[in-house]
Amino acid sequence: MSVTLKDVAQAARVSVSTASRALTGTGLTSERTQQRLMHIARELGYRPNPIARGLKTGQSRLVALLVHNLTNASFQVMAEVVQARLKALGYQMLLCIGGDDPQQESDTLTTLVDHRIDGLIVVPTGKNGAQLETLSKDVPIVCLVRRDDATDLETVLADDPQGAYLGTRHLIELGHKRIGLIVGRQDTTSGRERLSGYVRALREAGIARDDTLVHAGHYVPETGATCCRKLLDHPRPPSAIFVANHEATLGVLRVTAERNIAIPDDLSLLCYEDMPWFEWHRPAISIVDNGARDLANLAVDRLLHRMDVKGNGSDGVREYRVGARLIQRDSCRQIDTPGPAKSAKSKSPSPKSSAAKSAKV
Amino acid sequence: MSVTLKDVAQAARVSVSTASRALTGTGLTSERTQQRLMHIARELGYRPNPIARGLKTGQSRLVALLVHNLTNASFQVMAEVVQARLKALGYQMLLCIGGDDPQQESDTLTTLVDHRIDGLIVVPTGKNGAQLETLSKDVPIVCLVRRDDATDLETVLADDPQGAYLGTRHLIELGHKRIGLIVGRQDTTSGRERLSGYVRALREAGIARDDTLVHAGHYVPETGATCCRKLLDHPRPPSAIFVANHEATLGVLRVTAERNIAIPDDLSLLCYEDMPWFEWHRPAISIVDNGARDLANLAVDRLLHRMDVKGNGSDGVREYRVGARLIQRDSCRQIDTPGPAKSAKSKSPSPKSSAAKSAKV
DNA sequence: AGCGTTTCTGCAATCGTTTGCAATTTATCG
DNA sequence: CGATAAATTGCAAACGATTGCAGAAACGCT
Repeated sequence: MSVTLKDVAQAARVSVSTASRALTGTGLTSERTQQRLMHIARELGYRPNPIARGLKTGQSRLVALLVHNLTNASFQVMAEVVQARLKALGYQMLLCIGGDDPQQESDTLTTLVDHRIDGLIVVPTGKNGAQLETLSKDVPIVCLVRRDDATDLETVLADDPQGAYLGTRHLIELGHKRIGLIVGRQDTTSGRERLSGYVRALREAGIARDDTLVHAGHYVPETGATCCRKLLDHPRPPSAIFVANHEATLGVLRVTAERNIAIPDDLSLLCYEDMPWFEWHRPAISIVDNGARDLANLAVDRLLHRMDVKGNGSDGVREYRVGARLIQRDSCRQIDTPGPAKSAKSKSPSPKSSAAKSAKV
Repeated sequence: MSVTLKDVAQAARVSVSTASRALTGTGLTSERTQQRLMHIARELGYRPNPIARGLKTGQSRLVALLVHNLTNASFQVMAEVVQARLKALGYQMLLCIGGDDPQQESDTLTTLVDHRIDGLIVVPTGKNGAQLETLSKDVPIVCLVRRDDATDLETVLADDPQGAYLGTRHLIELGHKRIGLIVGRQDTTSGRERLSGYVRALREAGIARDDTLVHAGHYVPETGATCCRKLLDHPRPPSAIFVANHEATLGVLRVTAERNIAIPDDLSLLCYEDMPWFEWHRPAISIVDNGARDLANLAVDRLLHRMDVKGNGSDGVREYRVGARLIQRDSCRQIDTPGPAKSAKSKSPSPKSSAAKSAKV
């Protein structure tokens, strides 16, 4: 159907091997024939067949990204970043959706290696450590966002302790002393780490920790709603709530709206992870940005590095942390001074203005 | 490295060809040897190499989905649906992001055919008709959501005229006579079609069309904000706004919040396309659902059909329309009867309750 | 037993590349 | 100019599967 290397070789009256060498630029052909062949190849519209090449070289120029879903905004930007980076290097991204389900993850992993992918970036469920470990013998693997403790794979993580610390400290600096926390399940790393950052900030500020202000649960809107109600019904309710996940934020917003609680006047709200509409919400929602973009970029960097260094040479470093940063918008206010919220000054929440206000760790 | 067909054959003391035939189940081997080989293959952990197979058969078991981005909620669910369906059939999905940019689309398309994908579902930019047409000689292609007028490729479209009609009629039935419309650019099919549905509903109801209530623009939040302001500043402002795109919705929500306009009491709001948080917003936002899930499923169906029928046999049908449906939530109210909004009864907007209320076309 | 069928198996070619090795050409230098 | 080294080139064997063709085995039948 399409034009093959043989066609090119014939047209140029050389052997297939010469053609191959000329076009792949091994430097083993004379300048002249190389030029000539490249010209003819272009003329004929020759495009090498990656499958045939893959069979011989064992490479596919395919890199897979395995994430839990696409509804999570972080995963979206990660997917976009990874795709863009890889494409620029002549790789195609194979995007797989594992649904955070170990069985699916396992299945997908085997198909992927079957397809002889050249690299893999995976957000592990944590239940297939052994398999990942085995696969990493064949294929460079980088873990993203989550660590699989059963492996010692290179892992790119968000700095959750730092992010939660930053956020909590911000609220404390605004004068808040009773800060509610809605956080993920404590059997997940991120859940634990975000809690620890919160605790550290309180301790540093000399504020006694009150566990009745801390609620943990799944990252779903319902959790946010339930926990929010509990916090609001507390005998001494918090003046600020830190929602350590954007899904839960939905529930919190709904409950506060239902009860006519004005943000930030009656209650300050700070969230973790950005969503495109946070900026357009009224009030615009302040967040701790986990740096999805940076995470994805770093993961790609590390993967490319591993793919270069054949034999999967390691650098010793096994874990990378990407700094979180605070993006102040309009949902948190100074609590000492009654009056207009301190940080609610921006009229139009253009990306520019919020970027200017954001503080790098 | 991994175990090959040859290894299996050797272990079973048969030739590679017999092994191949037994394992692919061509029915050309005796029952006994087939069983024996399958057993040995399993024992050895043999997994066929898709690359080698692909070289011979010209197939890759790879199907590509080319969309504009992943921030659009419709594309997210489409990607998830397509991935799930294909995986069940032993295909891998290659997700590509074209950014609605003709150049990128063109590049991506060539790499994809290079990789000998078995099928392609594409949301076309509309600028690469010729190329698509050519490729469709080699690979089954189905267009999704957008039509490329330069081709006569099979296309799965949302029924935008019907959706806009449905939405507008709903508002009219609630007693609205002045209905603002914020719609997409009129050089896009969807922009034109949604406008036409709106117009038809008005005409059927005998309501005079007032073009000062209609604003067209790009599908971005800023457009929504600007158009919304114009509508509100109108000498005879509308009692309802139909926002024909979810991105623009963000802008509208912000402006109404800024001006303290209560929804639905002061203004009814109806949007096009769902977003996960619409249901959690206060008030929950009523929408016209374009049926992203159905669209994706149908596109997969059509693609599979084309992939089965070798030689790309066509059925004559070139265009499929997937019905839109109205999902009533809490953002539109009856306008004649002052008092509580008619359609704002559901306390907790669980998926169940809204599904129960939704009307299929 | 002999013969024709049918069923099963193996040989070998093939898909489009890459690559080790040997053969050929070209350049270099005394 | 001839010998030797260096630069090019071609031959042929891979990579791991599938498949047409022909030979072998098994079967039924007279």
